[in-house]
Amino acid sequence: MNNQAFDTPFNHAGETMRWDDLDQQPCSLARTLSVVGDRWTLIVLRDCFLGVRRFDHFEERLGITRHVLADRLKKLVDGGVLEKQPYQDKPRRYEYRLTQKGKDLYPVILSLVHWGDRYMADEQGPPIRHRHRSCGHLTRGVLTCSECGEPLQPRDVTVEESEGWEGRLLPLATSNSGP
Amino acid sequence: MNNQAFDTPFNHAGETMRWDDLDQQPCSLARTLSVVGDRWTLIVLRDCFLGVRRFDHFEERLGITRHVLADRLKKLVDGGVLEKQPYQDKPRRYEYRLTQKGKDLYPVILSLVHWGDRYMADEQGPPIRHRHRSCGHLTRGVLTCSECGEPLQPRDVTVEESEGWEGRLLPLATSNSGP
DNA sequence: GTTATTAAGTTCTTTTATGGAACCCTGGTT
DNA sequence: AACCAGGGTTCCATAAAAGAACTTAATAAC
Repeated sequence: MNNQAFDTPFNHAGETMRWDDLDQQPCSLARTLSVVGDRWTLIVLRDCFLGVRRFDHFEERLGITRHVLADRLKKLVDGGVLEKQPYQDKPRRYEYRLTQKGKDLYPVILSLVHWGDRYMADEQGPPIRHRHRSCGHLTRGVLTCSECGEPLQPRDVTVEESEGWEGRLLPLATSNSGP
Repeated sequence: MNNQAFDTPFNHAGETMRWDDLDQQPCSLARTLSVVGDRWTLIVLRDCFLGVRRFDHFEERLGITRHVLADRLKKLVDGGVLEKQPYQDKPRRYEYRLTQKGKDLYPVILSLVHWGDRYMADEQGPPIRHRHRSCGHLTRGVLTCSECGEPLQPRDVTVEESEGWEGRLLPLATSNSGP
């Protein structure tokens, strides 16, 4: 078969990809996942958006091992998503706060939550509801086009390779169509 | 300190959480992650949205081991996100296609991609651009309120516990505020 | 002035998941 | 008969996570 588009698009030489290489991939999704694509990381971020800031609060709420929590917080700080700020001296203690870069992950978190509300809720319904302060209604997030404001459906969006990547990122047969 | 809200909100008895329990958590985000929260799963889904459907195409594009790929595809099928459909007999072969449940993950994928476009791109800029067919413009997704249509900012959204969960899901001090 | 407590980690050992390679099965091609 | 294509499964070595105990620095309680 024609193997052109599947030759070496993302991996370097037919080798399997290492997680450390993820931020080198020519794909924004892979690069994002190199920062937040870990199982625990998004749950830690959920609590950040709920206002949790301290090591022991994360630990108690999440049921995460201290070992892994320390590691994930460090990676989020290294990735610029959280920042450590001292909240007392003697002894010096730090809390973790979302940076702007971190706050900009809000659409990701909210999209995940709303998908879960829709598909994973039990008889009791979703455990948490969101209210939009400015309009006063219970709300869910709708992903809309930045240009025309209409909701974005996968079928309405075509993908194009930027200069320098022509013919190397997208599968051949269905290059321009959604699922 | 007052430990009331941090007592046993998500974990059952102070134990750390197992990944198998994730879909039992009273949190839509955790439940969503029980289906798509794996490192590889979202990358597999990215390719699904680009039109990739077959085992060997996933393998070649992703640089994933066959072992793990088979496992992830099976979990996505079990989770109702993908479905296996025969595309030939003699020998019988199957391809993997997004279900509606899977297609509804589009906002998640697109949000992740746009965050990466913004924060993880190198000098070359984002490798892939999205064009909105109906309006013709290059687009990015904007998360807006389902009720009033305004963009949703974390600070504008308050969270409320549904009936039955009062006082058990949210941290105390900052129950109603964003980050 | 020992002993305990709080907050934030680190270190250790055991279990689980992943990476890497080889092998299996069905049917068609050379 | 040997080889290829497509879609897996089995096996073993290594990497990551769970689980528990130990560390540090300061404050509070007996």
